Amino acid sequence: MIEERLTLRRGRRALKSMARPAIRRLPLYHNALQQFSRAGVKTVSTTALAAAAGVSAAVVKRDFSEFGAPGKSGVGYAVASLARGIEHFLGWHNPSRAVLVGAGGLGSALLGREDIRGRNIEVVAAFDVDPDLVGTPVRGVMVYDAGRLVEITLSLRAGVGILTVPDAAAPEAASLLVAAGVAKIWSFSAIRLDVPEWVTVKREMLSAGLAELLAGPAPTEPAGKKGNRQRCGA
Amino acid sequence: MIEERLTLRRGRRALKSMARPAIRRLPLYHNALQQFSRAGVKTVSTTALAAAAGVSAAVVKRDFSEFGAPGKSGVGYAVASLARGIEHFLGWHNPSRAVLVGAGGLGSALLGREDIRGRNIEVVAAFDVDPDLVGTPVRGVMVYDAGRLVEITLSLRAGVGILTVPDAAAPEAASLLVAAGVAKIWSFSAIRLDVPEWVTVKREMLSAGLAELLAGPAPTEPAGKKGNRQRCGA
DNA sequence: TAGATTGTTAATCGATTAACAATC
DNA sequence: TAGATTGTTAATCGATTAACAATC
Repeated sequence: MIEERLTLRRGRRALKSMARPAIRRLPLYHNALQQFSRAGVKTVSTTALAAAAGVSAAVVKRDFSEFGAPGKSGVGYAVASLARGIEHFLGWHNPSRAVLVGAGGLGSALLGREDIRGRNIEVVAAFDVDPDLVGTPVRGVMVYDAGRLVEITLSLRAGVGILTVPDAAAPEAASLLVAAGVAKIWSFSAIRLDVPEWVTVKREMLSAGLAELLAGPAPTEPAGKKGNRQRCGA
Repeated sequence: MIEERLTLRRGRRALKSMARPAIRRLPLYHNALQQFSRAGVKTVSTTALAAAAGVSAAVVKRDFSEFGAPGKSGVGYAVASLARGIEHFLGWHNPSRAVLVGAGGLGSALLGREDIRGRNIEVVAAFDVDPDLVGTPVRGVMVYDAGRLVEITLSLRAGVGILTVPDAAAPEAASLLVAAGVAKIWSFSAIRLDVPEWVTVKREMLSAGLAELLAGPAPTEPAGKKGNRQRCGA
């Protein structure tokens, strides 16, 4: 029991056992912590952080407990060190090497985003079939012909693939990534990719968010039960 | 009891009570159905559809039960009519008018995506602060100066806002949308937006997906318990 | 000390799974 | 009829909430 608790609080490895929803919230907390940091705040309570991040205070407590964040009773958490801890856990100090497959609009936009640049991943090469794109760097990343994907990805030892190709091209692109030994694929195609079990695919389903927003329960008529829903959608 | 069941199966309004996760899966099913349709398949079982969509068969059954999809025992579901039903439920035949706030890389990429073009929403105007973008259409949508957001959004009667501005500009942009009467905001900024309770915000947290992919449990060592996890991440 | 806040525990809620009787 | 598959029900699982004793 005590053993387990201790390992949980130590290295990155043991921490991997965090629940998925909790992991997804870490960037949110980090974001809020940076806001506090910019405002000169040194210490925050779960309540304050929860309000800033837009989640419930109970969830923050539970997540931090699981994370092993060192808080002081009656005081709260040290903003700077907690932010540092999250960065470490998420690997921002030691990003994974990644390749971008599909250097079109979405792919290039992703490379430019603050919450992706210089965080978990470092994009070391991009690939596309469009001859107009090949040979010209996109946001500082060289674009190669898709035919060279396996060769170049192997030589650069990239372990992550960002898949931003049209649906029709996704299965082929995924199998090339797999052939290049890529174990983690961040896919922006809604279609299911058939990959070996040592490969993890994270599907980012943009149309699901839109469906939820438009077909989900409207907050205009919350009179159904007691207590309003949270203001901001999760 | 019977009453409730009946209304559930009727108009779009009553169907709104579907669970969020189920709603998010509908585009997935639609996608798989189209693949079957293209292959000339007229009828599918929950098992086949589940495999194609990359979810469990039990979930498909449950979702369809809730959705009120008309299946035939021993046969399955009619591919074409089920796809039509999902389209209707998600409002693809009668899309909401939307404005795009932030006509940069991500905004323009979203407008170009197949799973957004001509589905739930119809983008009727775009806004940006960059003078280079203002005046030039992006993917067929005119870009106006951000200063005219409220005026133009009101006159076009748009009810949905797509927020693809940098984090720093997001709160201001959101309050302009609210001032223009926009009740549904699809935000690609991770920061919490403070909006009145009649406004729904759907935060699309891209960095959460990346965190999950990289810090989540690796599938390489599934020996922990019995039965492997699903191959493809949700 | 008194006040505030942590971190845990137990209770609730919701979603997924699995099994099966009803149906074509 | 026999085989396949639906649609529902009960069981399981996991995540969120709320309450509170321990701690600074």
